[in-house]
Amino acid sequence: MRISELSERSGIPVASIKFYIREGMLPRGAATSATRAEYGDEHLARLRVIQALSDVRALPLARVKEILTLIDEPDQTPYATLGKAVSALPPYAEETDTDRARETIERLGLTYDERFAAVAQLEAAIRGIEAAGLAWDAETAARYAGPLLQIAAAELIPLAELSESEQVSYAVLGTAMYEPAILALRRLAHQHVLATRETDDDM
Amino acid sequence: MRISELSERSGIPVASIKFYIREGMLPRGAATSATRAEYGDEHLARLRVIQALSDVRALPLARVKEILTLIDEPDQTPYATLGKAVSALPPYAEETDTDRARETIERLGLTYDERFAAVAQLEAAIRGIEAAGLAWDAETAARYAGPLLQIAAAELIPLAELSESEQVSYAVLGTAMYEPAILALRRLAHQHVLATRETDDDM
DNA sequence: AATATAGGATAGTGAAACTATCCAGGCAAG
DNA sequence: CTTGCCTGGATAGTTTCACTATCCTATATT
Repeated sequence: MRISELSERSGIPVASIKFYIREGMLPRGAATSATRAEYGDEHLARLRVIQALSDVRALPLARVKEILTLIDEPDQTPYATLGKAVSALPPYAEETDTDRARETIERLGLTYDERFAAVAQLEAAIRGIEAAGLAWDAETAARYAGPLLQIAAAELIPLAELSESEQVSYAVLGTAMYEPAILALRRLAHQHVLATRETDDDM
Repeated sequence: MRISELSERSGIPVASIKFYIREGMLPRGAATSATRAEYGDEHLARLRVIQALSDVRALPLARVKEILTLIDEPDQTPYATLGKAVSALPPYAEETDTDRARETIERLGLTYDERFAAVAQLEAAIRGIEAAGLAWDAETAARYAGPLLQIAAAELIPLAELSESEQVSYAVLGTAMYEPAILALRRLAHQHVLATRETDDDM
């Protein structure tokens, strides 16, 4: 297909598609002549991923590009690739001092690895919580850790059936894309609990 | 304290503080003369909340302002206030059609209320997941719902001891500020599970 | 009295993410 | 075969956001 059809099918303006190509986030179409190029389904799929990451996750394009690169050219190990993907996600923090996070992680019996971006992200999250006047103590952390470990373990099970390259792109995109759903479900769960409780009170 | 001290203590430039005041996110100091005003600890606390919401949560200032307004002037009920707070959080979506979300919510046995922003957010999240080529089915949803209901219920317990106005600001800020920690813990849990598994394999 | 700083208003800056214009070369219809 | 519209590619312009900087006047402070 030509660029105009790609634009129609994706709902993204031609000018923006050209912009993504310029930025190196979308490969050029296969040139069929000096002023013509052919685009395929892989371009459409890539465009949808860009939109999902950019619109739903609200990631800056520079981060979207990092994630895309990770899928195209994974790191040595899936573990390392996932680590890099995580660092493309908010909260963006380059703390040097991760004491609070370390304390939490060790108390929970999780693996502490200071190279992993999520450690600095947890540190930033804790500081934000406390800056807002909220509590972060062992009890609070434990409230979250159990259920989240359950989720994480359950998420990794279906991965086993995939090939290694599928695993990587699934893990990278999954880390990024399931998060909004998790947050939405937590918010809905709050509402559900409150609504249920209110009804009980009324009776 | 004067504005320069407020700036020093908060680490925010005077020009930015003036900007926040202009934008109506931070109240003016109490004027003591035509060119002098007095700021208090409440200004410092407010500044820290703004920073947490803006830096850690990466919310646009317009959204930060909405949340701040909600804390200052809560809605009729805590339930309604929380609903408005949720709509200030990403993913920002004004879907009209929330079929996929409704299906998920009902299948999970949660309360469906189309006025609640989290419904549209879940819809946007599901569409993003599928646009990225990932799966969202009953099984997937169920993986998340159980543990998240557990978290939500546990979070609401300590609220009972607070006064109503404290409850509101805690719920509003808590919804926003604990989310980064939850995401960081999920990412760490993934890493932990993978790391543990790898070690097992090595032996 | 001299100097520094505060408060307030207005204007300017820089990054991010597009969006528009331009141009030459093709392809396709008449 | 020529007319006209589309294409790829390059370059420039626009909009929004979140600050920064400059100015000015008044008033503390020394």
